[in-house]
Amino acid sequence: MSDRSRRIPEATVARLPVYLRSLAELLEDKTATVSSERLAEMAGVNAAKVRKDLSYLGSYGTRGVGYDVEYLAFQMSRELGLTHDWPVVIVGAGNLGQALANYGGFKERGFPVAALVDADRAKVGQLVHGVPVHHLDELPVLKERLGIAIGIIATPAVAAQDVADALAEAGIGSILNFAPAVISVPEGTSLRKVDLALELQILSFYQEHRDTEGV
Amino acid sequence: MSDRSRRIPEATVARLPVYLRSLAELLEDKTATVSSERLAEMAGVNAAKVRKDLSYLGSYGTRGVGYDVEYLAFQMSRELGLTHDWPVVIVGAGNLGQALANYGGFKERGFPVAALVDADRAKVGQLVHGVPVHHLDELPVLKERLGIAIGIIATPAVAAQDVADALAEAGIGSILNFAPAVISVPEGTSLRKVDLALELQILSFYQEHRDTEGV
DNA sequence: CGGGCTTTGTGAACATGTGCACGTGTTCGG
DNA sequence: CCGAACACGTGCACATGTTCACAAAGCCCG
Ligand SMILES: NC(=O)c1ccc[n+]([C@@H]2O[C@H](COP(=O)([O-])OP(=O)(O)OC[C@H]3O[C@@H](n4cnc5c(N)ncnc54)[C@H](O)[C@@H]3O)[C@@H](O)[C@H]2O)c1
Ligand SMILES: NC(=O)c1ccc[n+]([C@@H]2O[C@H](COP(=O)([O-])OP(=O)(O)OC[C@H]3O[C@@H](n4cnc5c(N)ncnc54)[C@H](O)[C@@H]3O)[C@@H](O)[C@H]2O)c1
Repeated sequence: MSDRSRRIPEATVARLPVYLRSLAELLEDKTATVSSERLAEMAGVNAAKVRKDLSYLGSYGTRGVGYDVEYLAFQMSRELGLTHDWPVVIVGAGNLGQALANYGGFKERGFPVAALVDADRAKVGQLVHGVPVHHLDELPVLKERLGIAIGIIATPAVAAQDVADALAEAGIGSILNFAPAVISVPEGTSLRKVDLALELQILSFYQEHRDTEGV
Repeated sequence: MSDRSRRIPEATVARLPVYLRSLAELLEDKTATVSSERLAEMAGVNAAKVRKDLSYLGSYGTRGVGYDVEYLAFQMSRELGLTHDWPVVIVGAGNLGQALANYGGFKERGFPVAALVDADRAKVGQLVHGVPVHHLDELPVLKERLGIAIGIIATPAVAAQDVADALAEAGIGSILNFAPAVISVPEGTSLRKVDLALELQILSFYQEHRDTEGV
C-alpha cells in the first residue's frame, strides 16, 4: 500500500476505532511504542490483521520495534476525521433521544449533541440536559448554523424514512438509525444502523442452536 | 440446501431478523404470499440474496408463486428460536440500563427484561419500571429462577470484562455488550456488541473522505 | 391438456476478507 | 562489526459472502 492507493476496505474502517481506543489506553499508560501483537491482543483480533489494517494508513511502523503510539494515534485520528468535532443532531426527543442527549460519552469522543429535533410542537423549546429541542422544519437552518454533518434517528419506526428524507434534504450526509426499520438514503449519504432487538434475535439463534443441537 | 445441511452462514443469520420484520408487516397487511423480489425490496437487499438466504431454511417457496408469508414467518421464527420468550438480565442499572429497562420494544419482541443487576448496594432493591434491581452476586440464582439465557452489559467499560466473566460463570451463554471495551468470553458463549461512538467514528470517516476527496 | 408466464433454487463466477509465512529492515549485545 | 532476535509489510492461499444467470417447477388460461 505504498502511497496513494487510498481505498481502505470497509472491514478495516470498522476496526480502526477499536485500534484507536486501544492506543488511547496505551497513551494513558505512557507507553511509547506498541507491537502489532500487543495491539491485536487489546483489540481482540489477529496480529496479521492489525498489520494489514495499519498498512492501509501508510508505513508508520518500524521493523524490529513496533509502532509509535502517539504518532499512530495521530495518523489514525486524521484518517478517521477525528481531528475536529462533529456536532450531531438527534431527531426524536423521546425516551431514547433524551437518554442519548444525556450521555456524556459522545461529546468526550468528539461528537457533541448540538441539537435535538422533534415533530411534536409540545416538545419544541424544551431543554434536555442543556440541549434545546427544535422543530423538524428547522433542520436546514440548524445544519448551517451549527455545522451539523451527522444525524441520529431516534423516532418510532414509521417515521424513520421521513426523517431520513428530511435529513438528506437538509444536506446531512451521515445518518445513524436506531429505529427498527429499513430505510433508504440517496447516493452519497452514509447510513449505519443500530438495532437492539435484531442483536438479541441473533443471540437467540445461536443460543437456541446450542441448546438443541449442542446436546 | 436440500435437507440437513444445517450450517447457516453468519451473514444470513444476521439478515433473518430483518426478513422476519418484513414478514410481520406483510402479515398485518393480510398479504398471503410474497416474492423474493418484494421481500428484497422491503429488507433493503438483493433478491438473489433473499432466495439464497431462505434456501438455507429449507425449500419453503413455490416456484411461480413466491413464499407463503405466514408459513415462512413461522419457519423463520422457529429457526431463530423465537417460538418462546428469552428473559434477559441487564447488568448495570445506570443511565443506559434504566433506559433499556424502560423500553417496551424488548418484551414485545420476546425479550422481557426479567431483572436488573448492579454492584452498587444502594441500587439493590429498587424497582425500575417494575423491574427489581438485584446484586451482582445473585446472578446464578436469578439465572436459574427466571431462566435467563441472555445478559446485557450496561456498566462502565472498566467493569465490562468482570461482568462478562460473572455472566459466563453463572451459565449465561449469550452476551450483548454496550460498554466501549473489548471483552473476551469462553468458548461456547456468544458475544455481540453495540458501540455507538464506534458507529459515529465510522460515519465520520466516510463523511471526512467525501468532504475532502469528494470535491 | 399444453404453452406461456412467473418465480424459485442453485451452480458458478466474482468480490471481499482473513491468516499464514516469510523476506526485509531494525535493534542490540558482545 | 556481526549475528541473533524482533517485528513490520505483503504475497499468496484459503474462506466467506455476493451476484448473476438459468433450468426446473408450478400456475393460469384458453
Ligand atoms: N428507548 C429505548 O431504549 C430504545 C431502544 C432501542 C430502540 N429504540 C427505538 O428508538 C426509537 C425511539 O424510541 P423511544 O423509546 O425514544 O420512542 P418515544 O416514543 O419515546 O420517542 C419518539 C419521539 O419521536 C418523535 N417523533 C415522532 N415522529 C417524528 C417525526 N416524524 N419527526 C421527528 N420526531 C418525531 C416523537 O414526538 C417522540 O418524541 C424507536 O424506533 C425505538 O424502537 C428505543
Ligand atoms: N447512557 C447512554 O446513552 C450510553 C450510550 C452508549 C454507550 N453507553 C455505555 O453504556 C455503559 C453504561 O453507561 P451509563 O451511562 O448507564 O453509565 P452509568 O454510570 O449511569 O451506569 C453504570 C452502572 O453500572 C454499575 N456498575 C459499575 N460497576 C459494576 C459492576 N462491576 N457490576 C455491576 N454493575 C456495575 C454502576 O453502579 C452504575 O449503576 C457505559 O459503558 C457507556 O459507555 C451508554
